[in-house]
Amino acid sequence: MREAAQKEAGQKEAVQEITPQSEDFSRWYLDVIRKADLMDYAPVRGCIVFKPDGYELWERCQAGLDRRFKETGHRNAYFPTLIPASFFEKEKEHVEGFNPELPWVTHVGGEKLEEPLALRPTSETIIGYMYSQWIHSYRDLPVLINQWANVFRWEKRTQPFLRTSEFLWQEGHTAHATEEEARAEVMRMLDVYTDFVENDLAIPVYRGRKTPSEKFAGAVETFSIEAMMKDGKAVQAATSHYLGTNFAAGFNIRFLDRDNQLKLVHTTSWGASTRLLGCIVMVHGDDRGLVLPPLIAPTQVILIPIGGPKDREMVLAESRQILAELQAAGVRARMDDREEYRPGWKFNEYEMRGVPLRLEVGPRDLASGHVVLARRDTLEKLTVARAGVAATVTNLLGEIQKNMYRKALAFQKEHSFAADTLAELAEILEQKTGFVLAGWCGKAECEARVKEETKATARNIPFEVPDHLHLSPSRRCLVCGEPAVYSVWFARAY
RNA sequence: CGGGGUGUGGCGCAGCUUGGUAGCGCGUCUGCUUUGGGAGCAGAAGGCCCGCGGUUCAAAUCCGCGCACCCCGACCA
Repeated sequence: MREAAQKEAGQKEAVQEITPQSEDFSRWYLDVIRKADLMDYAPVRGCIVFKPDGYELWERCQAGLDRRFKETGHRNAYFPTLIPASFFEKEKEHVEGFNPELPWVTHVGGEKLEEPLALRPTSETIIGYMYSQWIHSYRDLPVLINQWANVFRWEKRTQPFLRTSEFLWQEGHTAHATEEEARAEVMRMLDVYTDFVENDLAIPVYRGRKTPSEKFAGAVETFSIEAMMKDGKAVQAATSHYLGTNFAAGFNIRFLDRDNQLKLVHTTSWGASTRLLGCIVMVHGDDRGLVLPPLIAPTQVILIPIGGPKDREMVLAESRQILAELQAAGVRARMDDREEYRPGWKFNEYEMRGVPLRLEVGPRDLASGHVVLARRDTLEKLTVARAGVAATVTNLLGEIQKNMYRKALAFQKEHSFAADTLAELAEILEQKTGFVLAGWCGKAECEARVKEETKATARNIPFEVPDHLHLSPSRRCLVCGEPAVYSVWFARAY
């Protein structure tokens, strides 16, 4: 991984304010998100400000997901942030799961409330309560609702975007007449997430089912897509839960079915958060800074006019013309014609900010009828014809998007391994970093043992296994040696 | 929440051991010259030294208590 990172950074040394990935990946991440102006720390522990470039990334994630939610029949609604204390007692696992991280509102205007209100960590309870009032008949089903919201989870250890005390996300909540239909919804939404993350964010994922100890508090089954960061650690990019009738029972969500029987609904929930921004940074970024996939980059092309006072007039006129052509072609292009910064400074600045493509216009280009394009993903410079530049740029942005996915996919493959024993798994994690697929008997003790020994957790039980790993059909549990029931991805995780 | 580290102009740091005038680089402002990979010269501005309390004639420096961030654990969709 280290050599790869250095190779990517190219022959020229990177920006000095950014710690190299190979030196300290965690510091690299913190340097990049601040230098690229995505966020700032807020005065409250674990809380961050999303600055405009960071927030716009989130807005583009919202747009990409929201479109897909609508296409699959969902509608948005909004439920309150404050949740009555009593609601948390209605689903046992759910209380136990979230109690340690709940902030409470206990007073209003100096007077104590008769019932404390929690700042929601997720909305299953309050939505369950509302659904119990809305759902009476099979004709009311399915209910397909999504909400875009902020949620609170007071984690002990926070990291910008990946784990913050308050974060932004979307949570879908659906209710169905049958288990079969609810389970189909769970998989459909996992597909939606996969499609978005792979196509729009150019991040390959491993899809699978969570082990019982890793599933959502209150779910029957949880499914996830897991992305691999450049340090080999995993981030759960999105989850989708089959909640069975657990919340329906707790909140009494019943309906009269066609057969005139009163039944509990089957519910699902699914979510993706601003954690996705952390994934974008850590999957694509390099020692020069951010590298943004064109589909979600706030600025896709930065146009930089070059030349001294004598050329300025002509260069600027041509630059404005090109800018207009790009914008007319639907490209998110901006021009930086500030005179106080020189071209070289701007090159570094926009590379740090991850702008996918830079377009340079200078006196030499005017003379020869060319412009210079520089790709952020490969750091290549290309001289292309001035005529038809909008079409060239559009094609190149598409190629960059594809190339970024290909690179991330190759990295994921190179850092995916199989292990037969705990010792082997530990060695791979130490020496190569990445995900390790191993046999597992299904016992929680064996899973816990892996975590104790290696700090790696079970990410998921994949639906499909990469063919380069050649799993033996007679594989055994990596801990106890009994016949394996599952193959599980193990990795250290954020 | 436990162990370790850090906190000094916007950013990165030195100064702290051995108390006494707060310093450097970058950035910022002004002017001129510059412009194809972080420009040069000249001048200037900018600091309750994380907070509160203590010791002292005197505290960035010593002591106590907080707070924040980073690293490693525990916990955690």
